[in-house]
Amino acid sequence: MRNAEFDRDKVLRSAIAAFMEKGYAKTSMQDLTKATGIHPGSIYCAFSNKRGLLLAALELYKHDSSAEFQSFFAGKRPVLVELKAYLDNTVQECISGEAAKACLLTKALNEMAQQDDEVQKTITDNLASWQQGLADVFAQAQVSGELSAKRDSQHLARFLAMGIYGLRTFAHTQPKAETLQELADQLFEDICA
Amino acid sequence: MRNAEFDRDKVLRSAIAAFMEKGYAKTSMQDLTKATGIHPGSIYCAFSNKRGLLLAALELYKHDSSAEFQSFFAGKRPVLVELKAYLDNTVQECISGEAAKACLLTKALNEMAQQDDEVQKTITDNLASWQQGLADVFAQAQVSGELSAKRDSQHLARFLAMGIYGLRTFAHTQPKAETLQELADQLFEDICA
DNA sequence: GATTATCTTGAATGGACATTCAAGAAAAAG
DNA sequence: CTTTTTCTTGAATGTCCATTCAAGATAATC
Repeated sequence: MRNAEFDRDKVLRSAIAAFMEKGYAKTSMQDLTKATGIHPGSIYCAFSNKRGLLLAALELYKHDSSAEFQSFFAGKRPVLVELKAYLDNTVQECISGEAAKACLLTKALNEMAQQDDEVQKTITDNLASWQQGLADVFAQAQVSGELSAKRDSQHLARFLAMGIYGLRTFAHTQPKAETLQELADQLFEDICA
Repeated sequence: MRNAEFDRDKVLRSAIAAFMEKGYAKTSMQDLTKATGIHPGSIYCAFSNKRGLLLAALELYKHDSSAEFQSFFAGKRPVLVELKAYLDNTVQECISGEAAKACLLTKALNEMAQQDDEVQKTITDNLASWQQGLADVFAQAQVSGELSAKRDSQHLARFLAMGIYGLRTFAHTQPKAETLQELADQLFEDICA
């Protein structure tokens, strides 16, 4: 018997980084072997195939980004202040690093749309629950009186989700910190004012 | 001697459709042969290679979408009315057809970012001139008094560009006409009010 | 330390792909 | 109608890729 094995989450996070840099199709198993440090056989043993690795990576990504989301909206400050910090962080993500201008979800969604139903469903489900998280934030802000209740919280969440998707794509065209921050600020203002 | 040849633009438009449906990497030469109706040899003769075909396709796409843009802003109606019609048309693009929820530019940009400098530059140049077109529209609206001059026309154009990018990605997650139209209307309102 | 069960390795496999090219087809010129 | 020139064809080529698997390595158990 034997129980030692590679660290599954570590491998998956390396895979996520590789997929985000090159996209799914262009990331070869050789790239993945290099990135994760484990060999083809082990990958196939653990995840069935390349697609299985992507699905597992999406699962972990969901977990990680959900935890990150929670940490931003821990309720220690006024909700709108937390939201502003969340947006500022998104801007930083767009600037820093050469790779991660899109999150894995939006990047993979753009690539796989109308190609692989299961992958697409996994991604859209993740994005839907993220959007619902935003809606909850707005609802909370409306209850606490920080935010006018004139606009529906679901509506606000959709608009912000759209804005963040757009910000990520925009970052590919003009990755200038000042410009992106200005856009994020405008978005915040349009939603909260 | 001989002069008969395939219709270059027709071939390129078929290639555009194929690239938009599957993405660049996943569109094989076999797919392109089927889509365009011409054989590998002819493609290589005319465009050097698959990448050359993409570059030529981007060139034609620029021409076509620029012409479409001009037709929307012909100056026959108040600028803001024309802008509204343009946005409504974008919403329709997002709904209709299974393929074209992203334009070729944003789709290819998401796929090729940090991969191929020349392709990326071609795309970002195209998008920059589109954005400048939007800025001109806003400037015009401000001169005619239709639009408040409080916000810089360049700033407004950046914000609208971001919104349209976001709308296209959002359409992948929830391709519902009503929702998309609502988002587009909100975008229009935030910019023009 | 020997045995057993499991995990890891990486070369081997078969298929799919972009690209090439020689043979064939078609138009113009004589 | 024949020749010449150019274009088109699609099978052949070599490369790269995802996937497999048998041999080797490693840990637990006796």
